[in-house]
Amino acid sequence: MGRQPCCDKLGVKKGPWTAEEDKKLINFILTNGQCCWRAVPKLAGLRRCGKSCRLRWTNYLRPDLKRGLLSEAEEQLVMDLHSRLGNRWSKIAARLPGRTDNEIKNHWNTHIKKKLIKMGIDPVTHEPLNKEAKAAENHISETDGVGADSLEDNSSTPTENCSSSVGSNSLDKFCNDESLLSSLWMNDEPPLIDASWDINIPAGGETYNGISLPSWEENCAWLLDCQDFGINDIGLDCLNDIELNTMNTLEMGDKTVA
DNA sequence: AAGCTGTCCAACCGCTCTGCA
DNA sequence: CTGCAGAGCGGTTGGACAGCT
Repeated sequence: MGRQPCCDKLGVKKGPWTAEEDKKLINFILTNGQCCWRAVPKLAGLRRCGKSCRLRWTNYLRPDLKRGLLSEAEEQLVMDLHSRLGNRWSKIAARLPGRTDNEIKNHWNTHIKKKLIKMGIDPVTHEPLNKEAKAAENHISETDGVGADSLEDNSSTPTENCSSSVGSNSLDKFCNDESLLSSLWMNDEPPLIDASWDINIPAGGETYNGISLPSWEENCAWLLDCQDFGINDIGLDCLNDIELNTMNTLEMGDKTVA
């Protein structure tokens, strides 16, 4: 089809981001907000394609990101959501505060998948593996017409697999938590997780469906890294002394814990 | 110490979706 | 309705690192 490349390949840098590039991107977005990504590299003085900038921001630089391994509760949530949504990582991520689709996808492929296989559960169908082997023969003639699109409809996803056929595994307890699930599926919209970027998270942290949300200070821990290249340089004058002191305190606290 | 192997994760690629003229 | 541009998504890759022999 002769599709145009997303960006001019000439002069566009690829590979790992440098601190300097991060600084430019953070500075630009904090100053101007997220606008048209295609224009960002030019305006921010970056030799990157807009796509790359968006990815870097959403997966790594966003201040509302939680870093580190997924907790047990988050893992369980991912398993359940995956059983319902399949590989719709962005939809899954939307229900996990501070997590990105990329992060969840990576975690799924490296940890959860293996865990499920070890538990004797097919990570794709969430069916028990031995049962799956039997069912496979029967399904071969039926799978036509059961495309991935049908997953969009929750009623036809392997949702039921979670609460019925995988009854004895560790998902069961989670899947039977009706209050949790009902709150997850009350409406089709993700539960205000994206809105956390609007800095409405109360100080001191909170819990969301049993998963602890990072406090704004925690979310801002990443900003401490910015001190490496001078916090004022990247347009963070908006952070007052109190907030900076809080972050310093938290940092010290983290060090003592670690 | 050196080489090999496996794991992890940031980043890229290409396709699809969405909004607009 | 159609075509285009931009944004978003999911699959995949490749380099860094850790653990083992």
